[in-house]
Amino acid sequence: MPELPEVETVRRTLAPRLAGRRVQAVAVAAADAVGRPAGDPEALARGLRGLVFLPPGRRGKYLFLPLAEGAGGPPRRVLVVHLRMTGRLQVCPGGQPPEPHTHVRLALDDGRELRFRDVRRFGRLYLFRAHELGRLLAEACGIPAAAAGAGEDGGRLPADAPPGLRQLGPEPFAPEAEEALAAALARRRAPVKAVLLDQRVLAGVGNIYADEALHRAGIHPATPAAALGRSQARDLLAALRQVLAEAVAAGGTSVRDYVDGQGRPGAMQERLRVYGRAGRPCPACGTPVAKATVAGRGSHFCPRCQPPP
DNA sequence: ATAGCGCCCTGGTGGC
DNA sequence: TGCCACCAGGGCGCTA
Repeated sequence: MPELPEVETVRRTLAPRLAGRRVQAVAVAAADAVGRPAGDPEALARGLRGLVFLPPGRRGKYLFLPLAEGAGGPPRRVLVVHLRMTGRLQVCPGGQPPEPHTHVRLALDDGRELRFRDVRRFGRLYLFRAHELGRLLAEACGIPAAAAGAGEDGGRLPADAPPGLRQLGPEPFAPEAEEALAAALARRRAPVKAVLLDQRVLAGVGNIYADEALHRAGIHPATPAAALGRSQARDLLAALRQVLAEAVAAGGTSVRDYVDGQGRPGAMQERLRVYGRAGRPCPACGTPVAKATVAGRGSHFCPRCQPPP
């Protein structure tokens, strides 16, 4: 399940294969994979054809693929991709028949193809004009908003942009993440796990790393958010940053479908302490890992290291 | 505003 | 062996 570390790994592996490549043709096999403009796959083709990829960026679980008229030019369009559960974005050799569940193919000028595959069809591609993204493009790709043609106010997203994109909280590694998490925890009565999964609070955390961070911080996932003190909020963010950094270094977690931009699995699944390990011993104390539904999600925790509230 | 829940979608799995 | 109910879950829309 691509979360921040997996999307970041896809970004990194895609970067050298994509940057500088010109889009020669676009083939959409499943129209519903195109979230914007919705129901108009031909517009996606028209918007991308002939443009050259700039280095890709990331914001939360969204991958940003900016394109320009020519290499090094200002970004004109941005292909924003959310992989959801089972989406894959890979650069493949061209001339081969597409694998099953290949929904979109971009033919590149080096003979290869950027392919979007998604067994469960939750993932989406969104095409924007660069200026429509404003501040987000700057945050994701390090491109100054001015170069993207954004207005002074950073620009407001178009009405047909995915709602989640307009409300993204700070990146967990951003300095403002500490205040954002502490404030959200203090304000909300929902289980702490629900707050961690809320992309408006912090961007990029999903089920795996929420469970792992809570375990490392010794906090039970069902603990009411507001019951945590300021120092526990700091501990939780420190644990989250630690596990995310470890996961990025390991190339992400491959429990089911996830592979990077070259089709290679990650190695973080070998280092997980609780996620997917129900019934097996907690690496810290040996107590069998428990599993329960919290915030509507399967949640893994150690009953001893993470005492219930 | 917030919390909770059902829905989407398909393949893998576990039970019988 | 075969069948099928069930599970995985991010985001979103709906309800209370």
